[in-house]
Amino acid sequence: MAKFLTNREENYSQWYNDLVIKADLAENSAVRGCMVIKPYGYAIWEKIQAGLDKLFKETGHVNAYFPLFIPKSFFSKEAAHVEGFAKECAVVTHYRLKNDGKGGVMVDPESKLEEELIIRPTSETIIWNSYKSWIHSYRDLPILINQWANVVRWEMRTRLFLRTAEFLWQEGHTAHATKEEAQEETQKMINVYADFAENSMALPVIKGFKSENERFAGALDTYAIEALMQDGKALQAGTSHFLGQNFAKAFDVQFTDKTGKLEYVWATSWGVSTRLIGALIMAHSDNNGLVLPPKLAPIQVVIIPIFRKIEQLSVISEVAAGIKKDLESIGISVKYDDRDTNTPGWKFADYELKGVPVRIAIGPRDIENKTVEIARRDTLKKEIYPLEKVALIVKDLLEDIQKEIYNKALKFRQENTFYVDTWDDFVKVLDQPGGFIMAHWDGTAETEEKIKEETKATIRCIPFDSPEEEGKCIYSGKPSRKRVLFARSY
RNA sequence: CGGGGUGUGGCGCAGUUGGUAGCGCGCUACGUUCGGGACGUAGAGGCCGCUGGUUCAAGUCCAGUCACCCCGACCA
Repeated sequence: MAKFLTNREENYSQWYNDLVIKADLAENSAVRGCMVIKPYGYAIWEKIQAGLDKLFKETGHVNAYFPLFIPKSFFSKEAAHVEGFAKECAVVTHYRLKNDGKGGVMVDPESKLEEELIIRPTSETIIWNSYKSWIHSYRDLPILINQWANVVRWEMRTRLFLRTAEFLWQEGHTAHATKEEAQEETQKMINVYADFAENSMALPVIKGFKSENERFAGALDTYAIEALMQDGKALQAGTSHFLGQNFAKAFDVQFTDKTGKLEYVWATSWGVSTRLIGALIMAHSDNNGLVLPPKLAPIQVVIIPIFRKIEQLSVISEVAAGIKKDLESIGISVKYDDRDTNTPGWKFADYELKGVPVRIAIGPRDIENKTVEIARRDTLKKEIYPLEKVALIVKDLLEDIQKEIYNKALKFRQENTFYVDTWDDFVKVLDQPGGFIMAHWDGTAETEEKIKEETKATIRCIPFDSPEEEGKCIYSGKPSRKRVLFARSY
């Protein structure tokens, strides 16, 4: 575990402040748990957005936008859904302030809303309220909509990136004519998330079903991708829900099928959030700072000139400009940092902190020899290459870094996944190395609950690819057919 | 909401039995530097979280209050 993720060393705090700061309105407890994402951190989010959005479009989805406020009455239509979110909602009750006569302002009691508005914790209700008027015939289906938005969940305890009171996310909400089609969509989207996590974020994930206890409020089935962080805890990185006809029934969304029969619509929803930035940080960082997979790095290559005199700089700049142009022409993002306000050593450290995958240093020596020094962030190794080969080398290097970061994370997960058959081992492994535990479970919610009470470990998912295997429940000793994934989680 | 901890320049912290605030980093200026977070000199920057009390005197003692952090309940 990178030390700067677990304590407040100088570097940690500088790096952290560079990426994100907490809202510093110390007087106002209402912004507790919210975050300010500074430009570099937000650039990472933009890369995530772009990558996902492309995949959504490729799978036939379109973007739309629905209101931030949800009338209270909408929210109470689906019983399990209310139950799940009731305890964490921010509510708007008034719409105006007035002078309090003491130089301050107060809420104008005259402005009380007839019906309170809930700030969306998720948008199923307001979206299905719209779908009601959009869907009448099988010809109106399917509806495959995604929304990029912010949501608010008034959590009791927050943790930057992993659980903030307000967070940015995307939520897909689809409507289908048949159960099979909706189930297929649910599966399709968890696959999209897994692809993105593994191929773009270099984050190996385990796909699986959520147990009943962990299911989304209002869903018949929840699929999730689970990733292992460097501190041995699990992180739920994305979910896809099969909602059945629950929301269609709650909002009375019926359509006439091909045979003229009236049917309720089948639904799915799925989402990932700014938590993915947290996942990236917690999964790949080392003691020198962030390590970003090239596909998500806002800056993929930084060029740093080493010079004493202005004349030297101008020669270097010419070479750097050529490299930059070459790299950009093959789609690589490059920053040339020719500031004379910081030393090269300072810049090296700074870009390492920011996780920039490849660094090119050019000094007078290189100019003389027609070479450059190329360093990679993941291993911190550096080598001298001839100038004319730079574009080729860098292109390969970025691909290799992407692969190696993934391999490293995968190796870490493999080394920290334990197949356990006794309760003693289960408890020991949880405490000692932590990590993922594959163990048998009798399938009951009571057992899951008891395991959670005694160890704080929960069933992260029932992996899709967990093989059939005779066994006995780790806790109750009752028969079991499959191992499930246990871990302590965020 | 329960348990623990912390509030002192931008950041990280020290501050003894109460005597009127300091260190490192950062910041500004100038000079020398520049192939792994350079160095020197000179500066700027503080309602010691807030309120009240004790005292000749409070960063320090007392009471209250607010905020933040960690652990639990809740959760993407």
